[in-house]
Amino acid sequence: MEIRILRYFLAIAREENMTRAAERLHISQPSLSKEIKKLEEELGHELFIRTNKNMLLNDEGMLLRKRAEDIIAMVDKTAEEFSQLDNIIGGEIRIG
Amino acid sequence: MEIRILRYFLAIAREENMTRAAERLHISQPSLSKEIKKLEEELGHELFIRTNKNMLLNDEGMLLRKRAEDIIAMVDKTAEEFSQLDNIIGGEIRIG
DNA sequence: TAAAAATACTCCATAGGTATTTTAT
DNA sequence: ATAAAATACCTATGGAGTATTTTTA
Repeated sequence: MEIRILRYFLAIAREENMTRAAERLHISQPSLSKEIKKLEEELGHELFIRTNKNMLLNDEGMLLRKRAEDIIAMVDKTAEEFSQLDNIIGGEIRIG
Repeated sequence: MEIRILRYFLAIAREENMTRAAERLHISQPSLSKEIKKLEEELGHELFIRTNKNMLLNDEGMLLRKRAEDIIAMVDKTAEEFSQLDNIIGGEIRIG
């Protein structure tokens, strides 16, 4: 379970459509399809109900969405904390 | 910031020694060295104080250790939740 | 029958390895 | 002097692409 793949998963969950999610992520639809399949195999559960129109989260998918949102939020918050450190050195504001 | 790399980082933080951490992780010392350097570059901060005897977390490293422990705990807990799902189907125990 | 996802390949970026050098006490 | 990290260079796994087939409402 890698952060990159959880972002892929959340993109599909939001778009409810793999093709549109792939566009948003700037990767191809088949690459996204394969990564999601690998995630489902890793977890031992399908995560979506596939139709010819869209992909909807099933119960397991809804559980993962909750967890993935929390995990991604922590990762992004951590990255933001570190980028904020750049602006302050020992309590002083460094300009130029 | 990927889960795999956060596990590498925590291994060094625990061992306080990159060579031993690499052994624990079953990867080579140079590979680990490179991955950690990439992480430090990505975050824009060094994370360790290097000596010829060991690697100790600096202030930024201590911050990341806290965050990484929380993130990894959530990831592992999520994986565990999914593996528990295997054992119960609709409240019934499935055997054979 | 028409969208969307899944397969079947191909390619390349990068994770990881081995050998060696540099560093710091 | 020595134990550890960093660097240089090489290899190979798997992430990602294009073309195509399969699926399902």
